[in-house]
Amino acid sequence: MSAVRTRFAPSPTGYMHIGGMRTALFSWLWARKHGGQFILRIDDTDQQRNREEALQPILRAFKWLGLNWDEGPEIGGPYAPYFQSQRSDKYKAAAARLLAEGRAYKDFETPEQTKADREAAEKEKRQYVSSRQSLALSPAEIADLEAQGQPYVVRLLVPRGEKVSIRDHIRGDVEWDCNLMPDPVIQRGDGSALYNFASVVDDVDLKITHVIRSEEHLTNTAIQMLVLQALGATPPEFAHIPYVAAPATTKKLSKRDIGKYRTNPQFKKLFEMADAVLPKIGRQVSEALNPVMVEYYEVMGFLPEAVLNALSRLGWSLDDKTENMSLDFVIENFTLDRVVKGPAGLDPDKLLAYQEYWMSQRSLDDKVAMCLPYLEQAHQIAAPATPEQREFVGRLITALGPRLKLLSDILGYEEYFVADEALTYDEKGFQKRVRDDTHAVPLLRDLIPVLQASPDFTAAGLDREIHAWIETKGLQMGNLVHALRLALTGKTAGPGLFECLELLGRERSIARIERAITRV
RNA sequence: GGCCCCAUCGUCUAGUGGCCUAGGACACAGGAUUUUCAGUCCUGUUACUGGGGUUCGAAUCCCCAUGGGGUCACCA
Repeated sequence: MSAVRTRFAPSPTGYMHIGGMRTALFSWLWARKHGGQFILRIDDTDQQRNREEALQPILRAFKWLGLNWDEGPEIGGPYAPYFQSQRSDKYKAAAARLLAEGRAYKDFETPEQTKADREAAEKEKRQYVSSRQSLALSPAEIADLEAQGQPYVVRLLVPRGEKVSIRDHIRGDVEWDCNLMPDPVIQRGDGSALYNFASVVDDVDLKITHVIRSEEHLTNTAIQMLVLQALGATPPEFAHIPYVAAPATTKKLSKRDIGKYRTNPQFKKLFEMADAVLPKIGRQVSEALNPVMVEYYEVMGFLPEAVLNALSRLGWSLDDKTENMSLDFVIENFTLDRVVKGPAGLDPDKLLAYQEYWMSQRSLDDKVAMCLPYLEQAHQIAAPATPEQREFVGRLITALGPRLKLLSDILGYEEYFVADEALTYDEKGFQKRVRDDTHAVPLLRDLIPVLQASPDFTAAGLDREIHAWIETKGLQMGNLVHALRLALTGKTAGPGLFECLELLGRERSIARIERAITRV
């Protein structure tokens, strides 16, 4: 068999759909696994919009995830052009050939007539098929009509009485009865090609061996097979993978339903996280940025390998236990026969779990490099960061440990970046742990000289000294911890207390304790 | 409505006639560790849509029903 060639053919819609990304991933995996080529072809026959601009987010999503393409936009290739809008001559030639061979015909019926026929059939509960009245026209009559400028479309002549079938890698054998199919239009009145035609012509032209796409195209495949047959081309192999559903549903994930997703119990979490983070970097959840889009995950600070892992496991599994998989591992092990048949709901919780795992696999340097842009965008650190700031962020991230799940989580720790006088407090916590706790203020006051005297202001050293000190007072750490944390960070939770002290350093720690005492 | 596809825990899934009183992961609940949170460890709850067949034996094969979904354009 010739080299495997797969393709993904997005329309430039201005954003990359996360479900579409999963489909693209499977297609990409198949090509990579077999050492073949993955092609990006742009289905932009439906112009109107600014193509270049609408395409960028899609390419960006591929680049972010590291899914490179061998032929397509920006890089070209031996079968260029890769934009359908630039291939219309090929579709016209193919249609003309079909016409000449009598496998297609010019249909002069008006759209109104066709529509009326269709409605009548529907009313009578009878299957609509094309009337084929134009087929009865003599060559002279046709020439006449054309001379008059009578508009027509080109329809493929469906071989009535036959059946079309495919052997799908995922669905198995699927068959359709041609008697139930209207003759599909392959060329519009204005001479442009329709998707079902252009797509097939291109697949043949680009020597695509495997069409791996979403199952909503399954029904289209009947028409495409007929086109393939008419063209006398060898059909590619097909694999119709299930679509990606909205969390906990079986409904296709769609950007149109974004309003509804806000209240979806599982999706809700993603919206809330974004609401907390995005405004800090000057953005917000909207039509232009939401969890249906790949860009959302990038902006929120998910790791590509986490998203890739989640997408790989959505509708595919290796076995009964392997969960965490690198892209290379998936390439090695991906097979179409292990793709599940039913639609799979995107599970934000599971995504977050993968994210935690992959975050734990990243080096500190990586994390610092990836977190800094967030701090800079949120103006918590002025760009570019100084070496001292980088070093500090590194220490913070180390102290945070697994608390840092998303890269943007770093924005939840602004207490380490604000001036001591600008620190804000969790008022409920402050009331309970500092004002209402009779031990709190005296202990904090007494602690100051201890901190001043501490020889090395490190977490380990402070741990020893403060523990010993609290014991001499006949008290326990529990009496001090909460009040001290509130005083230092303004919060009730966070990294280990001694890590907090070390991070802030002697002077700032003492300043903050003094400030807390005065605000009681 | 026609055609087509699909159907195992809340979710993602394992399961291709006996290994299944159905396995894993996430989520959830409880416990342990701990100065908080996070993490980690242990434990637990929870599923084969229903009905008929076939078979010694069915989550697995067949049929029907039900449910869900996709698609029916001079959209892609």
